[in-house]
Amino acid sequence: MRDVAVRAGVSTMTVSRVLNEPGKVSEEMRERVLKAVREIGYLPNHLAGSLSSNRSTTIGLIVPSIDNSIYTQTVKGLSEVLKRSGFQLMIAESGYDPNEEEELITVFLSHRVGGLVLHSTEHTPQAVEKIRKSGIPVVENGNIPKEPLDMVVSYSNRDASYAMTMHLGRLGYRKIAFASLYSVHNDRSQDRLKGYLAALKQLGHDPDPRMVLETGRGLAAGAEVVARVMQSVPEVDALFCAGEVLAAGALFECQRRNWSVPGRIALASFDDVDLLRHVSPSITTLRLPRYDIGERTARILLSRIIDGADHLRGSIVDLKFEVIQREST
Amino acid sequence: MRDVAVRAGVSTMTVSRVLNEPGKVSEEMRERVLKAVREIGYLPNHLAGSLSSNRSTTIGLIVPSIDNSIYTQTVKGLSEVLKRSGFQLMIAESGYDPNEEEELITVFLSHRVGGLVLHSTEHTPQAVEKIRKSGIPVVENGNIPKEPLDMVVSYSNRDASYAMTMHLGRLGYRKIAFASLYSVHNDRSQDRLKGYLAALKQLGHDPDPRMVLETGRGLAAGAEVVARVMQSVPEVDALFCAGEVLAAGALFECQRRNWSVPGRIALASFDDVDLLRHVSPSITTLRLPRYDIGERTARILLSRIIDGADHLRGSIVDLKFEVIQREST
DNA sequence: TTGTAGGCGTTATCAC
DNA sequence: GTGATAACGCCTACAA
Repeated sequence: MRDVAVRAGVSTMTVSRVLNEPGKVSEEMRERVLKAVREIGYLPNHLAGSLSSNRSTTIGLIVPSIDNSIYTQTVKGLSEVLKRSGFQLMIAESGYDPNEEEELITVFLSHRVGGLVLHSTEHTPQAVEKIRKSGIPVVENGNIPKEPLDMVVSYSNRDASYAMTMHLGRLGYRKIAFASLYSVHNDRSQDRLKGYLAALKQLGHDPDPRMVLETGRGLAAGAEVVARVMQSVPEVDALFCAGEVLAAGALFECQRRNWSVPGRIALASFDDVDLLRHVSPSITTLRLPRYDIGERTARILLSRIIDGADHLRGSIVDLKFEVIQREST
Repeated sequence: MRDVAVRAGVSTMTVSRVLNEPGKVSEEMRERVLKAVREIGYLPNHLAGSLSSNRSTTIGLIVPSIDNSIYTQTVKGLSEVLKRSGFQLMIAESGYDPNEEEELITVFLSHRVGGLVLHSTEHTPQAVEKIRKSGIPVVENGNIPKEPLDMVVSYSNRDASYAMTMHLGRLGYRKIAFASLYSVHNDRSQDRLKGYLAALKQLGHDPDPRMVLETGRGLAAGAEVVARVMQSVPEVDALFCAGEVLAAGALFECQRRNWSVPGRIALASFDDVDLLRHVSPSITTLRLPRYDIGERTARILLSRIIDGADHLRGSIVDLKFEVIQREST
C-alpha cells in the first residue's frame, strides 16, 4: 500500500479511503490512486486490515459431518448471501463430538471470525463460556434449543416429527414404527423421538419400545432397520424413517423382499431429498427449509455484524416445514 | 498477550515462545506462563500472528457448486488432514464461472491464504497471473490439465471414460450412447467425451452425434436423457451416463416405462455413489478416488507450506480409478 | 534461556 | 478533503 501511495503521490490514508470509503475522497485523488493500484497490481492485505480495524469478514461454520447431503443446501444458502457482502466462510466438521466442537470454536475465535454458525445445539460449558466472552454473534441452526446461545434459525425437529406421525395416524395406520439416527450427542434425533411419542399419545396409540429404532446413516442402514422391525413386530403397518435417506434404503429392501409399499408397510421420510421423489413408489416426506436456513442465518448475522442490529440478539426464527404426501403412504 | 506476560512476570516474547516453540523455554517459565494463560483465558490472535510472521494456516478451496455430492468426499479428505495440522479451510463456490473464480481467488489472496485448491482446471489469464505473482502453492483436482498451474491431484476423466466405454464394448454392446453434464466451462465433461470417442474408435464403432447427449444435473435429467436417446435412436443398446446420479435417474425412468435393464438397454455410471449400489438392478459404475484426492491434496500442500518441499512444485498425482461391474450391464 | 527493539500492513484519530 | 501519527497483537532479529 505504501508503494501505491508513493506512486500516486498521496498518503497511505488516502489510499485506504479510496479503497474503503470512496465517497470521502475527491474524484481526482480517487482516479490517481486507482490508477496506481492497477499499475502495481496491488492486493490489499485483509489480515492487516482486520487487525487494525478490529473488524472481521470471516464467518465460522461447524457442521457435524460435511458429507451429509442435508447440510449442503444450508451451506449453499449461507455461502451465497455471505459472498454478496464480501464475507468468507470457514468450515470445519465436529464429527458429532462436543469436545471437538469446542476445539474448533477456539480455533475460529483465534482467527477472529466475525460470527459463528453452529449446527449442533449441544455444547460444552467451556465452549459456551468462550463464545460469551468473545461477544461475537452466533446462530444455531440444527434445531430450536431450550436455552439458545444467542440467535437461532431453524425448524423444530420435534414439531416436524409430530406432524408426520400425526399424518400417518390420520391416514389410518395403527402400528407406526419410528427410526432415527443414533441419538447420542444428537439432540435432533432426540427431539424427533419426542415428537413421535407426543403424536402417539395424541392418537391414543400405545408406545412400543420394539418399534423405536436407532441406526446409522446411509441406504444400507435403512434396509437394516426395516428388516429389523418387520422381524420383531410383524404387525407393524408403517415405518417413519426420521433421518436422511433411511426411507429410500428401506424401500429398496422392501422391494427385494417383496413387501409391498404401502400395502404391507407404509414408509415415510424426513427431508425432501431428490431421490425420494423419483423412486417408485415415491416416498411421503417432510419438506424442510434447508436452503432458507442458510440464507436467513447469513442475513441475520450480517445485520448484527454490519449494522450492529443489537435488537436481534437472542432472536429465534422458527421456519416452516411441510408434509408432502406421496405414494408410499 | 501483554496481560499474560505481566501476570507471569515475563516478556511477551517468552509468552510467544511458550505458545509456539515450547521446547526453547525452560520448564519453570513454561508453567508460569501457561498458568497465566489459563487464568486470563487468553486466546492468541492468529491474524496478528500471520501478519507478523508472514505465514498462514488457511487454505482456500473453490468448487463449482457446494451442493454436489461428489465434492463432499474430497472436502472431507481435505478437511480431516488439514485439521490435524491446525490448518483452516475457507470454501467458496464459483458456479462454473471462471470470472467468478478469479474474483474468489483475489479475495482469498487478500486473506493471505497459505495455499489454494481449485476444482476447475479452466482459469482466466488474470487469475493465473495473480496466482503466479502470489507465489503460493496451488493444487488443481478436478481433472489432469495439459498445462497445470502448479500441482495436480486427480484422476484422468478421459481415461476413466475411455475405460468404461471399452468395458461396455467388450461386454458386446454395439450401440453405446453417451451422456454428460453440459460441457461449457466444464473440461471434465469435455474430457469424458474425448475418452468415449477414443474408445469407440478403438472398438471400431462409428460415432453417432445422436448418441452424444448433454444435460443438467439430478435424477430428473437422467430420466430425460434416457427417454431422449431411446426416442431418437431406438436401436441403442447401452447408455453411459458420465455424470453424477444421471444413471440412477435413467434407471427409474426405464422402470416407469418398462424398459428392462440391461435387457433392453444397459446403463453405466460415473462415480461410486451409494445409491447406485442399492437400486435394482445395481448399476455398473466407476469408483473414483474422491476422498483420496482430498487427502493427498492436503498432504502435498502441507509439505510445500510447512516443509518448504520445493521439489514438489509442479508435481502431478494421477490417482487410480476402477470399473465396477454390476447388474445393469 | 530470556529480553529489547522494530516492523508486519492496515486503520482510528485528530489535526490541518 | 487530506495527512501525520499511533496503535492493532504478534513475531523476527539480534543482543544480553
